[in-house]
Amino acid sequence: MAAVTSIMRAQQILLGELDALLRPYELTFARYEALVLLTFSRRGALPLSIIGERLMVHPTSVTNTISRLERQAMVIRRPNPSDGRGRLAEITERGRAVVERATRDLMAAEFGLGDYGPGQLKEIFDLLRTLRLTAGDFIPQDAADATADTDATADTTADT
Amino acid sequence: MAAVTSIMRAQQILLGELDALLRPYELTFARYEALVLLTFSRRGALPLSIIGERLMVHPTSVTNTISRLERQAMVIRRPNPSDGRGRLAEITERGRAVVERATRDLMAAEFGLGDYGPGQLKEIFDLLRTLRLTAGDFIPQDAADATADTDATADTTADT
DNA sequence: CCAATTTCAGCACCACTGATATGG
DNA sequence: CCCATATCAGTGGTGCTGAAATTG
Repeated sequence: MAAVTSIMRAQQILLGELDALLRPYELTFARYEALVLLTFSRRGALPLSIIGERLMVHPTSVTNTISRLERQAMVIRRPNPSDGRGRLAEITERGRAVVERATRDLMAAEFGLGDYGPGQLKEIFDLLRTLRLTAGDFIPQDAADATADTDATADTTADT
Repeated sequence: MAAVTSIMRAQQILLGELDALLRPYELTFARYEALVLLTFSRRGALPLSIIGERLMVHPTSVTNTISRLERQAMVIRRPNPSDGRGRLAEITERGRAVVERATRDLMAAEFGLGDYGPGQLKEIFDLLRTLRLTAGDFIPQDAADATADTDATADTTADT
């Protein structure tokens, strides 16, 4: 039960800090995540269904998130050329500029986890990985290497 | 960043499971926590301000939570005899009965963390403790011992 | 007069259900 | 015809701000 409370509170604290950092850019963490996902996609555009799948959010929540981003001119909606039923959310130049600046801020703040070293961050990731896998999460292989402020050249030596 | 995502998702997964388990009792995890806190208090009653302090929630959120619980006849509001400004939230018999049954369910479900051993749960708690302390959390000393389904007689052997 | 406690109105946001239009 | 995609309307919930009443 203490572990449950820890996770709950840790998320609440982190989300609060991240949302505060993102407020100047008029972004929430949910919208920021969507923008980052689009940034990392090859064409800067993805079907809404894929966004929901990767971010593990409800279809209607994706619609809502993208609608807000569209109102902010950070994404635009386009018909999906390869599927007439769907639509693509495409990041705009403004969206790219904002997410770039926001990411700089988050990295400077070490994503609110500045008290931890790389080894501890990996411990957290590895410990929670089991829970996420059980829940059916998609976890990219290189996720554990992507640290905020250190280059992740050593991936075989990272152990405790 | 991967650690941040891990914590976010872990919380989302846990909260979903817990809320699903609590739904039959018409409780959310936030309301459940408030009831448990009242159960553990000596008189079964606490000022709203104390509840907010312990649960780390905004004063208006406490008002909201207690109002919902009151509508469900699980708590009642009473004037605070030792402070005319404040009020006490007192758990009712119905509240005690419900929280008892709900707790049994949660323990049977191992609080959604059934894949973890006591040592791993303690690792999670200890790792996240730093973050919480930095944020000014109140963390009881015996929190790490209170495991769900196992008696925590062995606390020195917990390692991997 | 100032501070603490609680409440209320209101807003932003998230998660979901159920229904619907459109197209594979 | 069934299924997938996306949207919309609506509900329940959380978390906040700002203002107010009451009392220490």
